[in-house]
Amino acid sequence: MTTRRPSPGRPRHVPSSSAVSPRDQVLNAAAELFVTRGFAATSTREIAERVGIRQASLYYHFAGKDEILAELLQRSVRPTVDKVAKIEALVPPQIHATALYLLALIDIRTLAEAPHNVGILYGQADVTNSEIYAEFRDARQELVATYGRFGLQAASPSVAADIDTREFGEMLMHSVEVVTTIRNAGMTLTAKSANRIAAAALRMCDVSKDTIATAASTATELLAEFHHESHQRPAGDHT
Amino acid sequence: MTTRRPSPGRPRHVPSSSAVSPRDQVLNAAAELFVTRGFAATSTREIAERVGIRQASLYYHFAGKDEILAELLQRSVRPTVDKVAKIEALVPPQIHATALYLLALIDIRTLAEAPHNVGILYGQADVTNSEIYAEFRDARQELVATYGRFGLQAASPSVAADIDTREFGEMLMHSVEVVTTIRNAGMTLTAKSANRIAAAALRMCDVSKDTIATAASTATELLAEFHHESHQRPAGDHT
DNA sequence: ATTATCTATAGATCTATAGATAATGC
DNA sequence: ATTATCTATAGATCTATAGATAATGC
Repeated sequence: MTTRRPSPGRPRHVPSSSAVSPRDQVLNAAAELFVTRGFAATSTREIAERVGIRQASLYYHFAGKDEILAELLQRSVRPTVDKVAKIEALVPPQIHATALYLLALIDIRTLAEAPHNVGILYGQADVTNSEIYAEFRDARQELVATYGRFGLQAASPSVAADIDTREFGEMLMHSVEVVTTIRNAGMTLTAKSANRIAAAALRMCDVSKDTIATAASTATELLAEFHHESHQRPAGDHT
Repeated sequence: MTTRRPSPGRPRHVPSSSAVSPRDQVLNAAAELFVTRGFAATSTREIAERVGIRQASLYYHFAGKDEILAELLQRSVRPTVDKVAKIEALVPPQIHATALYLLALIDIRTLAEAPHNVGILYGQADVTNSEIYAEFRDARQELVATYGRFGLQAASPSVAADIDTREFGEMLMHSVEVVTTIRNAGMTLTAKSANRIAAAALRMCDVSKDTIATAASTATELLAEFHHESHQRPAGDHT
């Protein structure tokens, strides 16, 4: 069934049975290992072994281990960041609660559906420091700012009066990232669960029960507009 | 001024200028390195260097790197877990909101005041798996259960009806652990900020504004009862 | 000619053990 | 005698580079 189309390059010592590009095979193998064992604890040899190539062959696709992680991180935030403008365009400007709910749902889904729970890598100390991940950190900061902005606008006056965008953004985004913990604990993440998390974020803003209900149903409708395609799409796939 | 009292054992190649036990010196140095560089990325040599002893001398105090991390993790949750019974004794049984607020404040303070932001190590993948950290994971699970229990009892009927203890516990505890992110981002954690985080946790339970205000002032009073002593106390210090 | 792999390996680690040694304590 | 260190090192990694090789594509 997996009759491989012949391809250029010296054959692998273990023939590939996968249709995805070698680069993505590496990314997938690395993601699983980084998530289960940790970045520093994963050797390039282990990654290569999973892919079915020799350790040195990795360096044809990536300049180093760092670069593999950098790309994985990018792929886990970029989709959500890219959708922020569309959210703002779709949601009527007064209804900030809906915007926040929708943002949360999209973020939750991206984190939940990513192969191998890449979200837990955010906390890895390695990531916080090295220059290589600056682009990822910038994207994440943008997301924090968006959460903060949406949250402050949706919040009741008494809540909004007391806190700045940055701190509130961190609080909201962090509370959404609980998906990662839940996934890691082996609990299944249902759609209901995703909605509970999003609703909890709105309650943090002191949004009323009724407004939350409205936001939930509107956001769920709008969610269909966000085809989940941009995520983990192999480079060069223009289908 | 730091005239060292003579002590048994061969002298260090760099004489210690610290009064704390060698074991705690190792723990402190390791904590800083684990937090800034990551566990796997930190070598025993680096730890020893900071302490001012040779790499091999670490093994007189700890059986291995793992054991150092295990103890650091323990020290970061044990204080809070140990206080749960006292919280339940001090807070009148009907006032669950206050109990949750107090739990959150204590947890936040423990995470905020620990030297070197050890909380970020919770997410490190290494920790999730290895058997050595089982004791830590158990303690943390107990804390999750407590958050869930306090939260469910404090929650409005409509919120409580919809979610189970475990998931709610993860959500509440995770939202409190934002301290870790805030600390890591270099933002200072003020007492006001701690209260904002605790209040947000109560809002997640749909607790009314008035009840939150009462819980906040009662919990702040009660907080004085919890001398922060058990944390990072050097072993054998019975002062 | 180009592409994607392979083999071989240098050089730099890193952890943990064995056994010596220099203090204090009795 | 006990304690807390030291020196030396075995053995096991691990990353990245150099250069060869086996396919396809033209």
